Amino acid sequence: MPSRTPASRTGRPRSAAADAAILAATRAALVELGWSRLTLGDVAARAGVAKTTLYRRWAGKNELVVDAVAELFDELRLPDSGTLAGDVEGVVLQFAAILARPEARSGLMAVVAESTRDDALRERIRGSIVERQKRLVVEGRARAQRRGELPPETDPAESARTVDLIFDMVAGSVVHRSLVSAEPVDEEWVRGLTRVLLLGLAGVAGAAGASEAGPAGTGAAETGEAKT
Amino acid sequence: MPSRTPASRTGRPRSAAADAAILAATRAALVELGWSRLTLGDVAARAGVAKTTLYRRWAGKNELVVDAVAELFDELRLPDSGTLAGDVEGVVLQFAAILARPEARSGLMAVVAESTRDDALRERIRGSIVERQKRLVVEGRARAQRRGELPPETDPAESARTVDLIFDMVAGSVVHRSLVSAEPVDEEWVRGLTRVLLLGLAGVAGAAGASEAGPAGTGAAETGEAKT
Amino acid sequence: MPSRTPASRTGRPRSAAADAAILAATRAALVELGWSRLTLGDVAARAGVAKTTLYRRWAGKNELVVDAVAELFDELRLPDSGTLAGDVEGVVLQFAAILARPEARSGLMAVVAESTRDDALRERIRGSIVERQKRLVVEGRARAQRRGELPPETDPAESARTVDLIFDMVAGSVVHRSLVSAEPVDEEWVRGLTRVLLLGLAGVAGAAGASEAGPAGTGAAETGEAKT
Amino acid sequence: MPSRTPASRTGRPRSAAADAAILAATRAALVELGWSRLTLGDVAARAGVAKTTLYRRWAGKNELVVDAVAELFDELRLPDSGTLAGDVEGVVLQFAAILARPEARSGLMAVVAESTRDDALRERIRGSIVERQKRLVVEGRARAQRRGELPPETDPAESARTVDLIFDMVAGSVVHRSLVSAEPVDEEWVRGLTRVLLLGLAGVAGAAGASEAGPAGTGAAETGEAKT
DNA sequence: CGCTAACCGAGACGGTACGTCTAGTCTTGTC
DNA sequence: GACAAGACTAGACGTACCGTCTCGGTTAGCG
Repeated sequence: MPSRTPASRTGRPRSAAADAAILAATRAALVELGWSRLTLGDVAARAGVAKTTLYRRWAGKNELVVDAVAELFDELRLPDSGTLAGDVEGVVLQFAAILARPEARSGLMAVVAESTRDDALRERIRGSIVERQKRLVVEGRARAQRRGELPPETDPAESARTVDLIFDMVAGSVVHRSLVSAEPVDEEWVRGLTRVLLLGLAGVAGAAGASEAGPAGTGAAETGEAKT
Repeated sequence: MPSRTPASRTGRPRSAAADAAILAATRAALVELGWSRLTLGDVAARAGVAKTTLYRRWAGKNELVVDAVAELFDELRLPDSGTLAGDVEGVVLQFAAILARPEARSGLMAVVAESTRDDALRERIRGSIVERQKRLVVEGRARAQRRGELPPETDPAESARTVDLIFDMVAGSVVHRSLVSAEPVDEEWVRGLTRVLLLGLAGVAGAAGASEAGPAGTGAAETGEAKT
Repeated sequence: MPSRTPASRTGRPRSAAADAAILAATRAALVELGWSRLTLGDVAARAGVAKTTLYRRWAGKNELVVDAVAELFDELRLPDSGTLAGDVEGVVLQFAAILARPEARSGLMAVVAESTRDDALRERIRGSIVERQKRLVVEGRARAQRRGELPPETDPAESARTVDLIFDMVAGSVVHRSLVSAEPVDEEWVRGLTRVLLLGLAGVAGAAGASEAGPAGTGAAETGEAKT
Repeated sequence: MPSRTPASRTGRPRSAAADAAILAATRAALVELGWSRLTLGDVAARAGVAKTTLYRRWAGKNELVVDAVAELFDELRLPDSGTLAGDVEGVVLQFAAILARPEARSGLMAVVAESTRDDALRERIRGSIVERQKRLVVEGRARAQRRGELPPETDPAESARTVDLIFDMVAGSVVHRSLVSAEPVDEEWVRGLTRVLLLGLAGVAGAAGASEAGPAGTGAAETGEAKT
């Protein structure tokens, strides 16, 4: 996962244990100090590792924090509640729970902020965090389609656009509620978000279907009812 | 706007011109250097002002940047396109245009990140930026109600919750699209966002009305049709 | 005495006390640690001063040590023993006493070594130490001339060459005996050195005088006898 | 010549070529970088040798540099010019030529400086460099005695003292002239040095003879005249 | 109109962290 | 077991800013 990897054949190999210790130490430092007061010297000391070892593997604070935070989001699991709404609500609550942890709160926004001026960093974030978690949207939709809650895909490009839109809306809304508005992401709020989102998507699907094939109002109504 | 104001009566008054120069210099520095490389010493030099003058008025970098960025969002105006969807699309595009400016990109996420560990800073952000722009949602809804696109409010608490939800969804989605996904917030995407949002809200209003009081399906249908 | 002197008019003036504290701390560190283990961070800590203050005034370790050591040699005084040989022996013993102090031993040779690759440093050493102490040779000779132990100067260029030669011979011999041979510079050794030196110079003066102008053998003989 | 030699019987024998390569690489590094910027890692890389190989043979930078520099002084040869003065002048010029080479300039004073705080290092320097070259003084005196320029030795202790004094005076003067005063050690200066030195010694010998055996002024005069 | 309090610029101050470098040791696999 | 390669701990390096302070000097407004 570290960024600097000449990966030579000879010489002493890099300690695998050091990597884990460093990322754990980074998260611990994020909890205690937050991003801006976190220093690489401190992380090295916590991990019981020399600063040089750290710089040998990561280019700097940003890259290190991305990796440390990315691991947190790999805990996300798509629950199987039996309905699309339940699945969405479940995964949103998990997401909110991660965002409530200080190591994620402090680090995530900070690296996003830095990424506005560092293309390589933005790509690292996209690769390690964003694209990695879109699996949840894709899998959730596929499951709903198997259940018959959603119609099968027809246009692949449109399908990808929709995944992106849903991801931006869900992730963006939860992040904004949690970090900017600083209001609790509780079950009630999640239910409200999910309802608007699924009703809206059903309406769009219905309208699209209508403009293409037939009576859409019905489809939208049915979908709406299924979720309520 | 500065934070430190003993506001004495006697003595030489603070230079009013310095404030504007400092905020402008801050934005210029954000453009050139980004948040993390911006230093107060540099801002002071750009503004032709001593560092002490700066510290006399702001507690630190975060507070200064909040003020500098907040001014940007005061440019937002609710357009009067004749339909709710048009108004929403218009304001979202303006918002995206501001987020595309480097002084906003660099600064906004950074202070949000800092605010996760600094309650006073978060309140400052909410007061200077977030709550200040909720006016757009409130005014937009009122206008839509006058047009008959939306039913009048009944429950004030529910009304406030809805404003918050919409604001989190709109702001969050646009920020995520623009800064995290790093994809363009163009007219097509905005149209998609707006459609999901308004259809979803119409569905909720319809369902809520139906389950509570009476014939709301009409309103929902009308709104849905208005956007299509 | 520090090397970096922008010497501006405005702003907070430099602390005069800091200079003395830093030079004293440097000598203390030389005593305890020697030159190679002396660090500027340690000196700063000893002096109760920030590292930056130190770097603001001296370009580096070498310049600092030159200044710290140079002060030691300003203690040298030309004794007035009544004879040239006595004066020479007295000042050589003082010189040896300074070279016996660890702050001088450690520092002096080290900066000379560094100066072999740094012309500015060599000039600093010459200005602060070498040329500064040539006063002893000049004054000693003048005094001997007033006593009639030495003939008055005729050729100024030759006179300067002789001062340089004597200085190189005296300083070089004592340094070599003390630091390289690591043998004691005691009265017996100093007497031997002085005798060779003064007899040699008398011989040269005698030969030169004889071959150039006139009855100089007398002067040489007198000088030789005065010392025996 | 290396210092660490357990000299075991079994296992792969040490590469003999490595030693020479390392010492040559050390001198090359001294020329390019000087003592303070010379690093053992760099020496190892230049010699095409691993750092461990280097540490296996020398305790550290100081010991390595002493060995590398000592080899330079083994080039010194006592010329046979027919007179004592000529021999002295010849060897002093050779000595000065070595001191003019950057690998000697940089290294010699530095290890002397270090030796002021490291007895083992000082002994290493004395054994490898100082005592080793006293052969020149001893041999030169013997040759002069065979020629009749100098009287034979009577007191062995006094004889040793005189060798040491001459060595300190010659080596010290030349080093001081060359490295501290940074003036050229040219033929003119060497002639001046030699004249003072030999006249002085002759005077001392004469005086000593006088106090022991008879009229010394004569001896001094004769010796002085012989050299002029 | 002069006092005086607070302002202003400049820049030195004690600190902290940076990212790099070197010393010397340790761990591989090869010869 | 010596060797090349290179990762390891430890800690100094010189730089850049931090936020505070000390200057000398300016500028209102009150008395």
